[in-house]
Amino acid sequence: METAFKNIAALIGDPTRATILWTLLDGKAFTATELAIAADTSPQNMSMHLTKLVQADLLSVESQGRHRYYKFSRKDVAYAIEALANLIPAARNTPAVEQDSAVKYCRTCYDHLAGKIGVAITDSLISQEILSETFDLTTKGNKWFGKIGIDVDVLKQQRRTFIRPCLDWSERRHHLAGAVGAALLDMMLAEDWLRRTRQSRAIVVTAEGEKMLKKHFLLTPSSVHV
Amino acid sequence: METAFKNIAALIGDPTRATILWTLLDGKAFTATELAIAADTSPQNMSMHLTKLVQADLLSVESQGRHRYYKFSRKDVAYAIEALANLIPAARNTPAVEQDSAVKYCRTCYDHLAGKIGVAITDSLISQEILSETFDLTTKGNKWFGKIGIDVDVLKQQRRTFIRPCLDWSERRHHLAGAVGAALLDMMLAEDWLRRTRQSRAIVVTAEGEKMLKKHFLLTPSSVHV
DNA sequence: CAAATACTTCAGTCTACACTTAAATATGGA
DNA sequence: TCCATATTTAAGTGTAGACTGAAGTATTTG
Repeated sequence: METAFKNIAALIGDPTRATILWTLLDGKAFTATELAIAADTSPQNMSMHLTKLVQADLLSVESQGRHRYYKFSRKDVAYAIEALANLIPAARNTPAVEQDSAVKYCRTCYDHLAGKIGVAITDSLISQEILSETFDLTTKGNKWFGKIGIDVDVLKQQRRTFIRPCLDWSERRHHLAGAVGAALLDMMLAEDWLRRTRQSRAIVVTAEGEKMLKKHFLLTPSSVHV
Repeated sequence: METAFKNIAALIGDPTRATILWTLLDGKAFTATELAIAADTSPQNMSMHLTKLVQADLLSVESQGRHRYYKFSRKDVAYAIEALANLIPAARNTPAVEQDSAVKYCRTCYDHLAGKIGVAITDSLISQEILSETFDLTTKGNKWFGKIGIDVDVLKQQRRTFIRPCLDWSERRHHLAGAVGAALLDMMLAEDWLRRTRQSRAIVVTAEGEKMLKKHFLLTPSSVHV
């Protein structure tokens, strides 16, 4: 079993493969070519790496015409990558000028909203007593989610974890994950409060989104630094 | 940030370093020489690897005389390694003769009891309604822990997570972790129900332990296969 | 149907970095 | 004080496996 562990570790340890996994944290499926561009390598090389990851059952492929879409084969993989990302050493001496990209402030973490905005929204949910300190949904919270169009009873039926806290690697604070976290992100994207950007995990807030974030979560633009 | 992730991944990806981390999952501190033996390499080489892991703040060292004790620098590291271990492909076709070592049945996972016995104990706690299905301690459970000599109120004061479920890589089932899980293991070792083995993560059940496991968790030797 | 795109396969090459040999430093014990 | 043990440091070597170039297989498009 120790050998199996070494194999998994070696698989994740290669820089190119690490980049693949990092990119896929987005939660979307990517084609081989997209991943080759993201990892700045040749298609042949990417193909070789993807084959290895699929063989180890870390990724799964789905063919659609001449494209092959790669994604995590199971949630556990995303969780493990998240756990690794949490080991990134905390920013040492914050530079005078904030150099971090938008990703730090607003990005997705597998299938839910992370980054500064994810943490801010989660804080707001707790202070509004929609969530308890222990990440349980309150009676008040049940009603609140219904009002914004998310049927929590349906989410409870799902096999996946209903609510779980996810520790963010940049903010080092918990934010909302699980079925509820994913549903919240889906809603925000569907309602066009947020929009995905093309090649990155960054998310942008629309004008409408800014209004709605203020209304529902009492967030001002400055409080999320977008 | 992506670069930082690659660095972490590369650090964990080397077979020798993976073995170090795997060994340390035990929760104990090891000397450089012990780790060199465990990883089947030279002391010089081990020294080089340990230096890298300490520099990346994955491990911390404590000097005691001419020995240097290495352990995880923070809990997050152990959690990440656990998450990785969960990616080990599930046993495909179980061989006719069970080849797995005792480790599979009874071992520690960072600082709490995992393996078949860890899962069995957790199941028992839930069926006895000491824990709820959602891993919350019940009123009944509060009393129960007091009776076996564990003061849960003291544990609640600790900064670490009070109770958390940990997914076991061999059993693929949740078992008890967090402060309560660690306290339970400590108690069992202190009362000599269980004993650590010399060079491995395996744990053996003493004669006394067998009696007590039966008494408190309704576990028969066959139900834990020890 | 030919041409373009998406992706894979199979050789051969090349280099990062784990490992070795050798020697130095520090602590403990007789 | 001298020797054994624990560990680190330094310099040189060897190789696993990532990458490249060339060619092959699907699929779509015009």
